[in-house]
Amino acid sequence: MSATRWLSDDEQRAWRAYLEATNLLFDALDRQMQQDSDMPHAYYEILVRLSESPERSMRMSELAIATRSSRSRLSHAVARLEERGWVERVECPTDRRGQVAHLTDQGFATLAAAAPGHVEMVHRHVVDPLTPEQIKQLAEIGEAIVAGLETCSPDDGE
Amino acid sequence: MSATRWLSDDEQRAWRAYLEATNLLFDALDRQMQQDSDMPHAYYEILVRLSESPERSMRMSELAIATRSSRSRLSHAVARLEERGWVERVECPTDRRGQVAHLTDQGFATLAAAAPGHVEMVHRHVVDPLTPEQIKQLAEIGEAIVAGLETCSPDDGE
DNA sequence: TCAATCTAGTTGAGCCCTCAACTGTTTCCG
DNA sequence: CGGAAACAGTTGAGGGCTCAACTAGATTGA
Repeated sequence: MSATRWLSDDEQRAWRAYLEATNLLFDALDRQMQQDSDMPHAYYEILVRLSESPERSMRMSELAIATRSSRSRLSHAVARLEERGWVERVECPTDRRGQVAHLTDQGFATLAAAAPGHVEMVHRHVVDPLTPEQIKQLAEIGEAIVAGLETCSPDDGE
Repeated sequence: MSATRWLSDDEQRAWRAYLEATNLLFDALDRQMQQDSDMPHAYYEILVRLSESPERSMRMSELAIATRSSRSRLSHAVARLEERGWVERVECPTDRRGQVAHLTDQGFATLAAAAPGHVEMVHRHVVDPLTPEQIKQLAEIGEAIVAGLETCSPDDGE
């Protein structure tokens, strides 16, 4: 138990600006994706990952790690995506416990239709307001924060 | 309808790093706050705003604007906070439609107890991994993004 | 004055997420 | 081999959020 390290004015300012920007931005992204493509932004990310994977398929646990989501969250999400016919679960041939999530053609088409609107949002609300210099800085800042967090994820059973 | 402006490699890298950092960070903050103080991070923000306001009170709509949340969200949130005895609703003397949210002593005590753990998280996962230079950059980036978004909020009836 | 309109805030259904508990499978190792 | 532990994934309850619909008070203007 040690004395609390409070934030300096600069740190406070940065943290609040970051928090505010992120809340506004993520809300806007979610709203856009929900309206235009009837899914939350997190589901879009799942489809993106699958689309970039060989065979458009991934083991559930790999996919959970790739999307930084808990197994439980992913399981619920894939169930929803399967209902819509965008993803299907396939039994894993090498491990009978395992499931492989596979992006269907319909899912791919949905993703392709959703992408332009989403990218446009990112462009308008992130790329455009920032200078190329700031884009670079943002990448480095993000990576530094990820590196500092990497060791403490959630994931149901940990 | 014009051609999609896709993201360059640098822009892609920045966006993904930011997204990943933010998802991890916000999950971690929420988890910490939930475990240590039995509330989501968003509720903590509400208590903070109230604590900084004169009389520890704010009209519901001001509070909604200050916390960047929809009226509906705030209404649900304050209902929860009231159940716990941390906030109370008071009728507004000048407008009979209005409600004033007031942070109770118990709410203030809860906030005071929650603050050190929260600040420590922010320190460890945001301030520590970044250089003072990057803290400054983050503030400017956040502010630029907020400025670009300011004009398009949600808020139930808009 | 009084109806139309706007504003403040609430409500409930439905969706997503978390947490903890659970099933079934594989691995480890004595 | 065979039991314990680890692993893969699912499930359901409970809570927070969004959206649309709603109540009720304030404002506006003919």
